Amino acid sequence: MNFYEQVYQTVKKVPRGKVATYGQIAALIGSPRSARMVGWAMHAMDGGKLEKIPWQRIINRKGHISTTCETHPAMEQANILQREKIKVSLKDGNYFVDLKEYLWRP
DNA sequence: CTTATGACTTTCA
DNA sequence: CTGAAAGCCATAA
Repeated sequence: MNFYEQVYQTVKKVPRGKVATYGQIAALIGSPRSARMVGWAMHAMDGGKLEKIPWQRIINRKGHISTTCETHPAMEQANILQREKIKVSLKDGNYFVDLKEYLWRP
């Protein structure tokens, strides 16, 4: 199983209505310093996986949606999160999630 | 093998 | 929590 697969498997463990940070996912697969790779894996994800993996629940440490993916912009991600009963706040053109309330704690 | 790069994190303030 | 600077790591070329 390559690095990406580990990331995907871990991301799929995030329960609905909760969010996780990149560092958290990285730590769960045994590489606490590979947070960037998690994001890289998301960006490199094939179209098919996008529908099977809850990538929208993965955000950065501040609870900020830092996606640069143009096909799935922050607006789209925020929409999905709100659909899962997760509060998303819009601040200065960027979306934020309340980590204190929605961060996944395994 | 060496560089470059990036959906990030930690540290200091 | 926010902002700026430095650091890590896997992948691609």
